Amino acid sequence: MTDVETTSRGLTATGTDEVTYWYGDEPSDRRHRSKAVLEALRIYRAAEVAMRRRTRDSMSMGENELLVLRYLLRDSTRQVRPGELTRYLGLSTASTTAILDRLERSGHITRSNNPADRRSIFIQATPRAHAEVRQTLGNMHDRMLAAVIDMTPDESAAVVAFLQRMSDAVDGVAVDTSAVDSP
Amino acid sequence: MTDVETTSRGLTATGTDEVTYWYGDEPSDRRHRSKAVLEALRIYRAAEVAMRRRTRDSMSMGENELLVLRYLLRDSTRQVRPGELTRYLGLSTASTTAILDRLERSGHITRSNNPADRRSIFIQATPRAHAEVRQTLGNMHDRMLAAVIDMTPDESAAVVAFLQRMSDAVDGVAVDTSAVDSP
DNA sequence: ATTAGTAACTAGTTTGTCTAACTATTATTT
DNA sequence: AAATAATAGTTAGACAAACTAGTTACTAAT
Repeated sequence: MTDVETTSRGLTATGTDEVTYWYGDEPSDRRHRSKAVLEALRIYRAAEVAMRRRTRDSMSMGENELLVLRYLLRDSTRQVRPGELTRYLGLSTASTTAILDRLERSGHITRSNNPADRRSIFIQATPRAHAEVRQTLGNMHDRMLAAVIDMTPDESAAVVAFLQRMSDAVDGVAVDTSAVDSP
Repeated sequence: MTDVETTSRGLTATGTDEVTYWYGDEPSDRRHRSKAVLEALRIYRAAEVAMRRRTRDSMSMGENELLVLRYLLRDSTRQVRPGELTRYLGLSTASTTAILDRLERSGHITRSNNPADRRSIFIQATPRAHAEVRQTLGNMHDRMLAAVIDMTPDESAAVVAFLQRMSDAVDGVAVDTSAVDSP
């Protein structure tokens, strides 16, 4: 049981549990399984959100600052410019500037200039940022890797296919008011 | 080019991409598959975040207001009280009150009193909230359901197990807070 | 009957975003 | 070559949404 207080209540409202069970793969079985899968997805999402909040709190930092740090730390060899972060975060350039100001003030990033274009600058995460993020996110990534490394090819394929279908399902939301997409 | 970068760093601890491939399930295959799975998960997450932003924009409503509506609509027979929403959102009671104020002003919820305890109230989503969320989220849920309904029992089991392990992996983050202090 | 505890709300403050205007630099046009 | 447009990032001011602290109304415990 997770300590993600979220929805244990809201979730258990499985109204349609007339347990007329049957042998084989009946429609009702399938519906049941589908529900379980989506339920598991929702629980994962909730866990993720809660994790993010804990991390943010423990580093006393906003969501977007953390995202920027993680983005920078992902590949510290690349030269990242503010505009790239602006596109990544989907914010205004002004907000990006403000975020970078805060991160610079707190000693998590430094700005340096781009010799090739003197309008623009480069952003680097400091060693301290590396250390802090490592410390806080700990070995979450390692744990995740450990949790998938033992999967069989079939299982992996099933999971990947599932996630892709979910991404597609979610991508079609609110693109337009009268969106009836054709297949 | 995705704008979601890959974390090639943490994973490639050993540079074993010498493709000495083999028949069967070699360690390098497994590492590859694991990477693909986590990558798929990250893409899904990004899709979800983007969807949420679109939805929020299109309903001109904050993230938390939307979360409240979805929570309420999940099971409209239940009587939900503000305190529950406070715990669900992980905010202060004051913020919850403010959110409910906004939702009430915009006609998406109503407050009614709890006859059993006159300190507390019940929150209901209005028909209009139902309609709007339905319209905006469209048939995302239907699409999601359609995307899982054809899975075999094995596939479902694999996916559910995967998601549970991921939830566990993520639940262990930042419980300890021995922070790194000032430089 | 008094005291403590709980549920929700109010007031005032802080934080983080936005838009719009601005500086500095580079690219394009004439 | 000079003028004009475009681009990168910053600054200023406004507003929305979160927080803390304190209040009101009620319930539970002694």
